[in-house]
Formats: sequence, C-alpha cells, structure tokens
Amino acid sequence: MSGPVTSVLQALSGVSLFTGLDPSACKRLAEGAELRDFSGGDVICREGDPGTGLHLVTKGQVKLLLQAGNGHEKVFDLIGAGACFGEPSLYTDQPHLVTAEAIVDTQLLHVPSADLLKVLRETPELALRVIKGLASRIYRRTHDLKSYMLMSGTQRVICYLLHEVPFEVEGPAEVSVTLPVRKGLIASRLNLTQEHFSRILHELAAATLIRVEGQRVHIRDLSRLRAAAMS
Amino acid sequence: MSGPVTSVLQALSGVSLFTGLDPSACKRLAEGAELRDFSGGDVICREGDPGTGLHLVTKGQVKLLLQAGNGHEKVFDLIGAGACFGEPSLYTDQPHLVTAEAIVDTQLLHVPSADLLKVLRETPELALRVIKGLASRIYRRTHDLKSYMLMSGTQRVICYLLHEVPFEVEGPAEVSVTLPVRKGLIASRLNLTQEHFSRILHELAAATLIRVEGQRVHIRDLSRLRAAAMS
DNA sequence: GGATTTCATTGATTTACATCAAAATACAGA
DNA sequence: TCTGTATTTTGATGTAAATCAATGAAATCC
Repeated sequence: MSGPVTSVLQALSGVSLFTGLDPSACKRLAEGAELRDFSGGDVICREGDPGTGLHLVTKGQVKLLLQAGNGHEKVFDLIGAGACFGEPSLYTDQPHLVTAEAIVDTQLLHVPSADLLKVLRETPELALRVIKGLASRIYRRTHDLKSYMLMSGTQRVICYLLHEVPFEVEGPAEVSVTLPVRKGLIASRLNLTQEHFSRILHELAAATLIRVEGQRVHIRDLSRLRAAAMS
Repeated sequence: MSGPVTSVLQALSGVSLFTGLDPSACKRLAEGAELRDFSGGDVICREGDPGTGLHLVTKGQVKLLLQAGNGHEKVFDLIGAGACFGEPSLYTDQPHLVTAEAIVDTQLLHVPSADLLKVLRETPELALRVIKGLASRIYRRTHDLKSYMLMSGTQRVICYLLHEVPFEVEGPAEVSVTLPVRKGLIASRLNLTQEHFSRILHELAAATLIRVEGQRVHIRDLSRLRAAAMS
C-alpha cells in the first residue's frame, strides 16, 4: 500500500506466471506494466483490436467471447484471478480474435508485449515458464476442441462438473461443486444454449447422478458420474 | 549425405522453427534428435502416451486424430512438411491427447523435451521463436474453436477454401485450389461427415461460387466467395 | 414491501447435421 | 483390359440440439 510501483509488484507476484520469479526481472516487468480497473460488464478489449500485451487477472473474473457476424456470441473461456489471457499478442501481427469482458469488478495488470519480450530475452527462467504456460494453454484448447468435436452435450456437462471438483476425491463419495458464474455463461462455455444446459442438468438429476440447488451442484456419486461420461 | 548427424542437421534447418538458428544451438539439438521414418498409415504416437518431445515433419504429411470412447474419431489437424506437433509435451506431466498417424510416407525429426528445454534455457533466441510458435498455434486453435462454436458447415468449408488460396489474390479473380488430402479427411478436419461435405461443395457449385474437378476446386469469384462466408 | 429487471426453467417446434444404405466414380493391380 | 478396392456422391430417414415463446424464480432497486 505504498507507491504505485509497489502495488504493481505485489500484483505481479500474485499471478502464477510470475510468483517466485527473480526480483530484478519482476522489477523490470513492473516498470512497463500498468494496473487497470474495470467494473462488471466493461469491455476490456475487442475482437479485431491489435494485441497489445498480456493481461493478468489480479482480481475478479473475465469472460472471453467469440463473436460471429450475425451478432451471435459464445463464451469461449472464463478467466479467474491468478490466470492470464492475450497470449497470441506475443505473436505480433495478428489482431485479437476474442473480446474480453469483465464479469464482475476486476483488476488487471497489463504487461506490454514489447516489455515482456525484452525481459524474456534476458531471463531464461521466465521464458521457460512462459513456454510451459503456453503449452498448457494449447493442451486446454485441444481438450476443448475435443469436447466440441466428439462429445455430446451431456458428456460436456459431466466433464465440466468433474473438472470443477475441488480435488482428487476418490470412490463413491458425495461432493458439491459451486458454479463460478451464472448458468447461462457456463452453458455458452460448453457450446450449449441455456435451455439445453438446463434440460441436461435436469436429466442428470432425474438419473440421480446429481442434485441441483441454485448455484450448487451436488454430485451424488462421483464414480457413477465418471462412468456416465463414457456412454 | 554424409554422417547421420549431418542429415539430422540438414533436417533441422529445414524446419521453420529452426531455420537460420545459431549453428552451435542447432548442433546441440541435433545431438539428442533422431530421424524416424514412417510409411503411410503408420501410427506415430497414440492418445494417452506420455509426451516425449517435439515432432518435426521433414517430409510427408501427418494427421492428428482425436478419438472418442465409442470408436469415433476426427481429424483435428493436418501437419505438412516444415511444421511440427507435440508442443504440449513441453508441459511435462500431461499425456498426449491426440493420436498422430502418417498419411503418406513420412520422415520426422524427434527432439526430446529434455534436450529442447536445456538448449532453450541457454538460447534466448530459440526461446523467443518457440514462444512465438506456440502463440501462433494458440491463435490457430482459437480460430478452429471459433469455427466449430459459431460457424455453419458451409461457412467452415468456405473459410477452409479461402485459407488454402496460395496467396493474397485480390478482387474478382478466378483461383484454383488443390485439396492436399482426400476429401474425407478434410471433411473430418472441418467436423463434418464426408457426405455432408460433399453436399456442401455441391451447393456451392450450384451457386456458381466454385467448380469442383476431382481434387481441384476452382473458385470462380474470390470476392463473392468471401461475401458468402458472411451470411 | 412491491415493482422491475435479470436469470432459469419448461414446452412446442424447427433445423442443421448425422446416420444408414446404395449407387457411381476413380484408382490400382494383374 | 478387366477386376476388385477405395473414395465420393446421392438419396431417404433420424436425431441432437437450436429456436421460439411463455412462465416461474431470484435478485436488485426504489
């Protein structure tokens, strides 16, 4: 809570990409970086904008949207505190494909590509982290692609629920999951309409696999739900 | 055409990721790298295998497949000479999500993750290249995701054809595109059945937007086709 | 507290696409 | 050349999920 640079540094170290990084590298990144505040509903950047750098979410929640010509749009990712978005801007030329919008009041740390690339060039440790981060992002995108290409709506919902389970619980335990955002957004994220998502939850509840209570979903039997994902 | 190391070096420099790279770094990569030959139809690696490293295609063509439990599978990418796959293996833990299969006789250069990471740590130039390569891969995947999430089959086909156009031709020119693989594979890549793909090509031909002649597709009017992608 | 807006559910209908089945074409080998 | 095999096309039918249209339940505001 002293100078602006201090708060930037603090914010930096709160982002998983940078926690525990060499202090001097952090400092150099902090110089060019900028904290930005948004209220829920604010647009952070829009499809077609030139990529300016990496956005690190220090507080709040962001949704990334893909938009079609006809006004349709889909939530293509939900980004929470500690994560980041805007990686493709490291590959200079291309304009943003996604529109980013704050879901709730949100604080971002913006690191300009040029600064990041400069520090990257001199900090192999950071470069490796970035590479791993990018590789894991590709992994996640590939997984998403897989769900859309060859899983049914029901399977995608089950898969989503299983991923939201706090941690490696085993066996036929009962676990509860709290949906991080309103259902419509999750539906969209799963490439489903709100209506269809609702019906699927209903079906799963009818099959006594889950119990829905507002934002809370109780998984009645983890292993049975896992098995159901296979059908 | 002398020793095996020489041919590995040659192969390395033929891959866009490494062309023009500092020779000493190339040499160090070449030491751990290994050339592998496959015939058409051979499986290169399978879903679930642990990721061992980066695969660089020096000759031939590879298809990456996503597989569902029920035996269904989809072509999720087509990789030609000069490109690479297996990036997620840089993010150590996760097993492969995709199965890679040679479409024709193919030569690959395999660079083990450990070697690559070591050289990466000491060669910022390479690190930056890898980062840009990964970022651009994410960009492509995002684009794919966009097509699947909010484009119709027809739009995906048009988009595909436009991407295959040799280079920035402008105006109402007539251009020809040769499909790089048999139609069934392209259909799958676009998340369509062969039948549906065939019907879409037929539709486009009926609308005098294209003319199909076996593996060659003649785009009769580039700007009209571009416009058609928007509807 | 009710009024208004946002969000979620339920039902009826439509549609884009898949599936199944068969014919037509292209291609390879003997 | 014929002959079998792989690929593509065409047709008829089925279905998962979208759309349209209300209604119901929460949250938010005055």
